[in-house]
Amino acid sequence: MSKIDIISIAKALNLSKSTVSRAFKENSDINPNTRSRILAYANDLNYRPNHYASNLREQKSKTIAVVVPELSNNYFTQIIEGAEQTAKEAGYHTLIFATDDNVNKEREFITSISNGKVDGVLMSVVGEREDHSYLNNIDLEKMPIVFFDRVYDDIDITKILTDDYQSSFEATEHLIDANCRDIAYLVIDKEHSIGRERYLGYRDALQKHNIPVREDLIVNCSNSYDENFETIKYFLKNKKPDAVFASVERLAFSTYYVCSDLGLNIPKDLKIVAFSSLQIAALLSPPLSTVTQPAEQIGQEAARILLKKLKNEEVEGSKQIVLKSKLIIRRSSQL
Amino acid sequence: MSKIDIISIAKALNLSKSTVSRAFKENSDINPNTRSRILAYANDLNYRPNHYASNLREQKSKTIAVVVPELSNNYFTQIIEGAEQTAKEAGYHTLIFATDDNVNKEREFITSISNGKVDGVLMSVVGEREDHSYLNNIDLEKMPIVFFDRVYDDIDITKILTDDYQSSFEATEHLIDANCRDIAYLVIDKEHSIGRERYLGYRDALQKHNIPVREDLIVNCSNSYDENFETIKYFLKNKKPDAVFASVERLAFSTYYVCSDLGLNIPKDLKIVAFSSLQIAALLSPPLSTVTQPAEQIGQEAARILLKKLKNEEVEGSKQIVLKSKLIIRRSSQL
DNA sequence: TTGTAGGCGTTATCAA
DNA sequence: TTGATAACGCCTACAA
Repeated sequence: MSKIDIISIAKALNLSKSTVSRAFKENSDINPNTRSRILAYANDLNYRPNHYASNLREQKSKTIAVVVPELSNNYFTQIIEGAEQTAKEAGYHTLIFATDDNVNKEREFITSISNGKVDGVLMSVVGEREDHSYLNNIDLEKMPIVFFDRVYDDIDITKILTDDYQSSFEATEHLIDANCRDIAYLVIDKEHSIGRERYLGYRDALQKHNIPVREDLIVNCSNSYDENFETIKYFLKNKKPDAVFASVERLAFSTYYVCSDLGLNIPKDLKIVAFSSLQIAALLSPPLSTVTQPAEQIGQEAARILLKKLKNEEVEGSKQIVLKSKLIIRRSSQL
Repeated sequence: MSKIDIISIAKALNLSKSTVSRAFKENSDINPNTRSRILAYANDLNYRPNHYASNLREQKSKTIAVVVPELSNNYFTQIIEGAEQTAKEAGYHTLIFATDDNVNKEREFITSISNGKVDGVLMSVVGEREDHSYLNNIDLEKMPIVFFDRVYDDIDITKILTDDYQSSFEATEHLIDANCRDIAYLVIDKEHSIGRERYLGYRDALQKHNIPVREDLIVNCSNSYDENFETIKYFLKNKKPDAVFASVERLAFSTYYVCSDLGLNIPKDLKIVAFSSLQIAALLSPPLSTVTQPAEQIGQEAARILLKKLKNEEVEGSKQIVLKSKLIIRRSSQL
């Protein structure tokens, strides 16, 4: 299969390469007959324009990147799905990158793609307490970024969020209504981003009902499954809370395992509500009450905004878009 | 921020652009001092070589594509995770594409990237009964493809598979051991690829134990959740099988929902085993017995093979690599 | 070790 | 409507 490009096509058809090139562009001055001749011939040869040549010439790649802390998480996957779908419809390809919760990988990736590899980026960041000053060196005009879910508050970039405060407040209030008073809050990082917002909702709900906010009921977890299991086990044995509000899905799963280990009955001995996008939460034993974020929609919305920026359209409204989560009450939190 | 490229750097440092270019290559004849001068300066400016220029020049993109039927499926996500990880380690980026079980999208995507967009492809295909002759027009020397899981048997391409026949055989035998005789087989397409292999294992296990293989216990499902729910409900009510072997995870979930709807007790009234990569299968009610494929490993292995091909290294062994699945028995299939 | 120069495959400008 | 030509930014003979 000899190399085939616009030049060889031009030769074969007795045209110039400019004409051939024009045949592949939507609105260009070209005789419809010439165009169809070219397209027919090119099609026979299965020719496609070379991406790299076009990208180099046009200074754009028709590709966006989606950066997430981890891939093995339904929530992020659904977001990617939404983003990929929206991007696809607009003719964009999607590059995926998992930072593995490591800010160095995040920086390295963003920097490495910052010279034209992608036209724009959707990102859920590693963590605000990390040094993320590298972002100041990125030319955001050239490669716009849109944050979603986990964001750097101090960076002035459009953010797609969910109403974490409000839904945490409601979830906590729901547990209070279920007669819980010693409600634990399981979190990875209560000082920043989502961990913080969700904490505030939890705290304010307690305060509204005159329940003291006890530091010893805030459980700081990690990203290690084994560690969390031990942490939570130790905690449940010692503090004997009557409810657990998990700010992140996987902490709820760990809690389920610990309860099974300790012989605790959910919801009799311990009620649970968790942020979770698990589609089969209803099939768990017992069915898990969840605050479910509109994951796919987050992905779509983030992609939509990014694509607008790429088209240099004004992005409507504020730099912060807040989508609503849903509190779905199932047996794990019922009386 | 004015444009910055090797030329501007060269000027600033009183060097030629070739020297600057060399500074970014691993093994090139360049004075270490010159190199570090250049790198330091470039780093200050946050310069990265332009991907598209290098790619065009070098005719490679350091990017692979992963093509899957759907993204909202733990199994594929884990595979992607494995592939992305392996690719990342080798300095490759990962492009994701979901075909939405539509062979036209599959063809369109593969064709569109076939001229240099990516160096190679990992793909789990839409379905063998679809017309996939487009692959004959792809230059597999230029852009190698590795299949995984769902493959086109008639295309001569390296395939990463799991021991579907064997594990289906075992799963079925396990149900027989649990005193089941009317074992249903839930499948999307029993004629092809994985659906077929799994069917054969199921069939042969029955035959080995002198249990007749009944066509009316083979349930053909679709990709629509609602349809499957009705199909399975109708089936369970009419045929009253004592066990279900689901060749695909989501069919097991549907079965769970149907049982709950019909008031059937699992495993008392109906035992279930399913192909599933759900990490929290143990938390379901009841815990689901699974045939679990080594998803992440599939992704890693597929990427590893592809990367070898890209380096023009000989790929060892056969064109078919078979990984082992694990039968994990939980309560859903116990006496 | 460094510099010169040509070309990777396109697209855009300008002229015909 | 079509053709000639000059970029896009980089890499690599080859020469110095």
